[in-house]
Amino acid sequence: MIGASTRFARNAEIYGEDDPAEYLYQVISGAVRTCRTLDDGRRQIGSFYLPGDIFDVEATEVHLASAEAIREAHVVVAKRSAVMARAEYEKNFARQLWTLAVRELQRMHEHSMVLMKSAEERVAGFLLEMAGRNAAAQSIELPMTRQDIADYLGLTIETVSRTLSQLAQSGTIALETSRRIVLRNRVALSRINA
Amino acid sequence: MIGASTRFARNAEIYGEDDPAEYLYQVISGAVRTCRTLDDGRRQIGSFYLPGDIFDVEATEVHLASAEAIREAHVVVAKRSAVMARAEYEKNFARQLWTLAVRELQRMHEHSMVLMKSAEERVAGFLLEMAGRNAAAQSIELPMTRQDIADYLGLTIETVSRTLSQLAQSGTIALETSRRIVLRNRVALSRINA
DNA sequence: CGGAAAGTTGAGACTAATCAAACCTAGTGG
DNA sequence: CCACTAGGTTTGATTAGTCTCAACTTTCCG
Repeated sequence: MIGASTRFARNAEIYGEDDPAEYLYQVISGAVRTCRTLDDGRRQIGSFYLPGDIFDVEATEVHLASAEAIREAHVVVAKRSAVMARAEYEKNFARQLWTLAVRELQRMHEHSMVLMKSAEERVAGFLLEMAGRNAAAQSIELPMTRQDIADYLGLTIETVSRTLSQLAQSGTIALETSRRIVLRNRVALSRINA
Repeated sequence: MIGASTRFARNAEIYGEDDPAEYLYQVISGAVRTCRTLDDGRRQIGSFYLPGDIFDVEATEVHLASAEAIREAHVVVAKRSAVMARAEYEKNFARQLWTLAVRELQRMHEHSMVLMKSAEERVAGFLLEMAGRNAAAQSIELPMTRQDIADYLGLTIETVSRTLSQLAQSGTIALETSRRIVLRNRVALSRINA
């Protein structure tokens, strides 16, 4: 990706809702969330982006959600116009962009299924999704707070915390620290996930 | 749109999940829903399409959800390849397609907000969304069953029915018949919608 | 060491789900 | 024309699951 790496402080806004979408982004370090907030403070997190992830590929002319650094993050930025110009004559590049957009759509679709899931199913699904980032590792490092997870899953922090405790209790996972989780039994998690 | 009008019986499948996406569709009469179903029977409806609506514009190579006729429906079908070919040289046509895809993305985004909403907010939002189809009319005709609405909003039919009854009770809406609803107070509905 | 932010745990309240029954409405056939 | 049926809808009583409120613990950092 072209462009210099920009540093964003924890909770800094990378772009805002309704802002024009002029760039593509790639996370170098740290983590990013996209979200929309209601007047009364309720927040819906749309997705999380970890190092390596390219985001805002599927952007419309104006952003439908804002993006924020979950913690200090370095992000590479590329001008949309430049990227599109390159895609114009380099077919393979265009195809890669398309693949990223499709993956994002799939993720959104999958995420929309949480509506009909119980708290336990939502949390199990979340852990599997995060583990899917680097499938080999048996433990995952969560860069986001319980509040972020809760707002992603449509639960409260207490319910997220309790559900994780229960999963640990049953031996399905282990909480090394609150942010580092070992998946002891992925089959069980998948079964819970429905 | 090019292509002949096809008739689909109530509950007939227009395309299935994982099927290759070869066509674009436009509803002529009747109504269509897209959905995904889990093994245990739980169903998530992604969207509803009414007469005039063009759907499957945002499709990926393989369908992420199936589409079914809510009731007898006539649908015009156009080959994707033909549509794309035309978009290739007719810039205005391409722009229209893009607009449709963007609208669909916006709708999905808006729909993802139900996660953090109460039953009342979900139902109010649903009514406003349906009313938005033809903004002028003060009453709306719902082609879908309560079960469809419930599966769209992540509620049960009982909760949907009860919530509608409460809204009628408070004078915000009137239930002419179970399928025909008069919006007596859109401002109140918007306020509820948050 | 002290303070703030994040996370966990518990008790009780409340919302929506579940289970069950009754009610419509449209269509069918005697 | 009316009884009968089936699918859809409404309503009631009870239960289950998640939220709320509150206290406490842990972790992180200056």
